[in-house]
Amino acid sequence: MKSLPREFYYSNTLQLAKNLLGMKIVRVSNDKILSGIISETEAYRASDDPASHAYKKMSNRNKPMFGEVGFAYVYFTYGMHFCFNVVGRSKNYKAGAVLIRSIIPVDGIDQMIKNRKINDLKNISNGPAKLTQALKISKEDNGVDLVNNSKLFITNGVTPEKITSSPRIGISVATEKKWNFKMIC
DNA sequence: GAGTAGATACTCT
DNA sequence: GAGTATCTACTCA
Repeated sequence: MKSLPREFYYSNTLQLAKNLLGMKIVRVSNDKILSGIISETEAYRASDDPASHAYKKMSNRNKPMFGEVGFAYVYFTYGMHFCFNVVGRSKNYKAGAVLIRSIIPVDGIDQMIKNRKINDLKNISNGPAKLTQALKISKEDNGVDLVNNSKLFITNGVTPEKITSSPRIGISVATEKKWNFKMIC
């Protein structure tokens, strides 16, 4: 199992959001492997995207979005939830990241059920905050490199049969941009 | 199955 | 001090 090369993330953020569909997130926790296929993503860009954290200027929080591609951007929201993003953009952009909204559990499902403290397999990782819980991703993982990393990385998974796009969820601006991508397999 | 309220703590103004 | 890229549990049907 090999993590995707850095070049993979040097891509238009919208294209990257689609390319990430079907890829596999691998998390190693306590010598146990947790993994899942990415089934839903959202693209967030820089000054051309009012819904993005990087729309205004760099701050301590959104710093990873401006940094090297292939790094993780984990942020905290609603007082109790983390969301997991992958930094990626073409070279002429200042910032950009892809929010992972949903994964399909593959390995370590037992462990994920323990992490989530629920028994319903369908609800184990079908939301941004759910998958971070299931994979034990927290602010500790903010700014880590996903390319040179044996504990948290992304690798090849399946090829999506079909990709659909729709407006992003839970935002109040730039809703005309259909930058939410779902995989149908 | 669909819709609503409440919890919660971090970040920026 | 206000807003937040959400989830769960509860209600009603």
